[in-house]
Amino acid sequence: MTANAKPRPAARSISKQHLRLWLRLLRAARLIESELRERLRKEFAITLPQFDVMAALARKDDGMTMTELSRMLMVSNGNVTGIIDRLAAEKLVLRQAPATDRRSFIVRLTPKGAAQFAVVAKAHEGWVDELLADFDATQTEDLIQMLSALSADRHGGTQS
Amino acid sequence: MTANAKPRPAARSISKQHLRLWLRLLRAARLIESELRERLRKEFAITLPQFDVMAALARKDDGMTMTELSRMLMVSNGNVTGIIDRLAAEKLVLRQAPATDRRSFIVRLTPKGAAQFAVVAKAHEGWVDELLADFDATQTEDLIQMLSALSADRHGGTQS
DNA sequence: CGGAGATATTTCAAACATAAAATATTTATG
DNA sequence: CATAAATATTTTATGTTTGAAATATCTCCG
Repeated sequence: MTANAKPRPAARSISKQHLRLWLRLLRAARLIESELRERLRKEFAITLPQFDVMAALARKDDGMTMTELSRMLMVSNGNVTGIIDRLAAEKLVLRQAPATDRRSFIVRLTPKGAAQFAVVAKAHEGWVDELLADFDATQTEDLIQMLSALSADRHGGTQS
Repeated sequence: MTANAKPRPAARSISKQHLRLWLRLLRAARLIESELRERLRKEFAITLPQFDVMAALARKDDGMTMTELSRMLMVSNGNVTGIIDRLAAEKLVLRQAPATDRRSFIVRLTPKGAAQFAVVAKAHEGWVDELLADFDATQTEDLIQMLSALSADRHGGTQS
């Protein structure tokens, strides 16, 4: 130990900074999420999880299995069951039994579901554009790049 | 309309870019949140919302009312009731009736709660530091700055 | 073929979350 | 003082959400 063995601010600081960043990130995400949730409910009488599922299905014409959905949306397996149940009750999605694997279902949007999603998605995109209006193209691209680094390298990780 | 009236890519692009940014942001937040949730549960048998409440209370020696808590954590009023109920059942927080206003409660950490939080918070900070290790001090500061812009200007907004 | 382990989904209990209604208390106004 | 409006919290109903256990099916190895 030297005379100036005072704990170096830099060493402590990065961890505190990371903590602040996490709190900002969480706050930003919650802010946007709750705003979107409220608008979806008021304007289209649909819940955010239901919208998320429909958005995932809209990108895949061949449909997705329950497990694929749960992984893409990062929600638990059991959770997807209930959301699909409710969407299916409204005839917005349907479950198809693939011939090859009787354990799984292929979930698809119905024509009604696809049509409804197209309308909602358009409004949704507008809302997001409005909520993120502070960011110009450059900033947006920068943020996307930085955040990608985060979501990327976790794939071989500690996920359960 | 001119001859080259092709829809300008730039105009469409910014809205799509914003959408991509939002999806990245949400994905990053969910990734970190679920990782922290799992570790809190496994290592300390505490839920993330309970930790969030304790973290808020730990910053305020004078305690907070239910409404202050619900606003700070951006969760509904009724939600806080249940979380506090469970924390109080474990003697981690207590409700005090202020003399001045019998409608409200002051919620505080108990000594037991404060002691337990100190331990958990230390681990929590380490986890966040680890999960955000990809970001150096400069990047972290940049991200904080950019995300602050977002959370800031929404205060007079459409919040319910 | 037969069974062990892996995979896909559902079911279950507990906790979280929201929005709206109900209750209790305070404050403002006449 | 009386009462209407505002504020703080809880209650209620509904809908996620998770993690674990249960069920069904598939795959692989002997």
